[in-house]
Amino acid sequence: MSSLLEADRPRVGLRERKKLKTRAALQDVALRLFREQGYAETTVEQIAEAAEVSASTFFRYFPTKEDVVLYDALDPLLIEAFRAQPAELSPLQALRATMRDVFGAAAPEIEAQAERAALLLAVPELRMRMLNEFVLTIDAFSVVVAERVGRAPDDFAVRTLVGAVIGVGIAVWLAEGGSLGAGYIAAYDRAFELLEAGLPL
Amino acid sequence: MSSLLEADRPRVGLRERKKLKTRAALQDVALRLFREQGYAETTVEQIAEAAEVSASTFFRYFPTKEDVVLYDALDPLLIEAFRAQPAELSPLQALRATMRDVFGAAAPEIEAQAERAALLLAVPELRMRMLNEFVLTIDAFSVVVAERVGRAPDDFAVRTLVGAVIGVGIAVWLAEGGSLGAGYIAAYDRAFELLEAGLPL
DNA sequence: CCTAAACTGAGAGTGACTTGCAGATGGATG
DNA sequence: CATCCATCTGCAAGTCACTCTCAGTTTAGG
Repeated sequence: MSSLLEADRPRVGLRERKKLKTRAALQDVALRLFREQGYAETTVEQIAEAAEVSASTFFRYFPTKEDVVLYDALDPLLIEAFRAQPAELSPLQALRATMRDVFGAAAPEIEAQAERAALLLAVPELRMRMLNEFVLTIDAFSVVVAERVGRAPDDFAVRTLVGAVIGVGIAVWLAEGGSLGAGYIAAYDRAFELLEAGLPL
Repeated sequence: MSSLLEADRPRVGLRERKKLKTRAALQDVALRLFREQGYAETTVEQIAEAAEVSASTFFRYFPTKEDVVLYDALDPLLIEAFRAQPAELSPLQALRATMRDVFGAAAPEIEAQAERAALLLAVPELRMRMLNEFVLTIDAFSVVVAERVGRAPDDFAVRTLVGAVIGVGIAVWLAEGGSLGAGYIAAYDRAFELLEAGLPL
C-alpha cells in the first residue's frame, strides 16, 4: 500500500548530477562543433577539450563517437503507447494511432532539432545507425503486436505486417528529408491508409 | 597473326585480368581468414599479406574492410528483371514476379555462400551495411515503379509501396537468419499475398 | 621503341577506440 | 570525524582502419 514518502527522495546524489551534467555538456558541445565544422572534421579530442574532460572520459559516456548524436530511446515510448491502444482497433489501426500519439505529442520538440535530423541523414555512418534502430524496432514491435492478436512473436503474418510498417516508416523518413516532425507524422498517416487498402496504384 | 577479327578480343588486356585476379584473391583470402579467426580479429594487413600484396593495395581494390564481404551488385539484376515484367501485371505483382525470377535463378549460388550470409547477419557493422543496401534500393525501385505506372519518382503512393516491399524484404531476411536462399524467396512470395490483401491478421 | 597512363609498395600520419594504472572524490559506515 | 570503498578521472601507450605522398615499375598505344 502506501509507503514512506521520503524513502526514495535523496536518490539523486551530487555524483549522479555531475554525471548527467557532463553527459549533457559533451552532447551539447559535440553537436555545436559538428554544426560548425562538420562531423568528420571534428575529433573526439576536440569535443573532450571543449567540454573540459579528457578524451578517455568521452568514451566512458558514449561508447562511440556516433552515439553522441544518436542518444534517443524512442522505442519504449512507442511500445507503451501501442499497449495503451483500445482493444477494438485492428493491429494496423493500433499502430497508426500509436504513431499519431507519440510523434504528434513529440513533434514540436523533434522539429526543433532540425539540425540533428539533417546530420542523421547526411552523414553516412549516422544514417546507417539510424536505419539500424529502425530495423531493431521490427523485433520489438513483433512481440507486442503478436501478444495483441494472440500469436507467436515469430508468426509470419505478424512479422510481415510489422516489416511493412517499418519499411514504410523508413521510406517516409527518407522522403521527408530525415525529419521526424509534423510533416513526417502526416505523411505516415496517409501511408497507413494505403497499406490497409492493399497498396493500390 | 593479328587479324581484324581479334580487334575487340584483347579488350580484356593483361592488366584487366590481373586486376580481376587480385580482387578475387583478396576476397577469397579475406573470407577464409574471417571464417578461421573472426572478422574483428582479422586485420587488413593479414589479408594483404596472405594475398601477397601491400596493405595500401588492398584499399585500392576495396574502399573499406567491410566491402570485401559486401561486394554484391544485386540491384541492377533486379531492376532489369522488373523492367522485363509483362505490362498487364500490377506493380505489386510485377515486383513479386521479379523477386521470384531473380532469386529463383540465383538461389543455388546464393545458398552456397551460407558462410557469408551468416557473417552478414552476425557482424554488426556488416549487418548495418547490408540494411543500408536494402534501403538504397528504395530509391532505385521507386524510379522504375514510377515509370511503369506513369507517375513521378517521388510520388507518395509509389514510395509507400516500395517502402513496404523493402521493409517486408528486410523482415523476412532477418527471420530467415540472414539467408537469401530458397527459404527466403518462398517466404517473400507469401508475404506479397499478405501485402495485396491489406495485411490481414 | 618510347612516352603517358595506370599500378604498385613503402612509409608516414591521422583519428577512433582500448587497456592498464594511479590518483582524486562522493558516499556510506562505525 | 575518521575511514574505507566504489566509482570516476586523467594519463600513457598501443592497435588498427584508412589516407596521402612519393618513387619505381608495368602496360598500352602510337
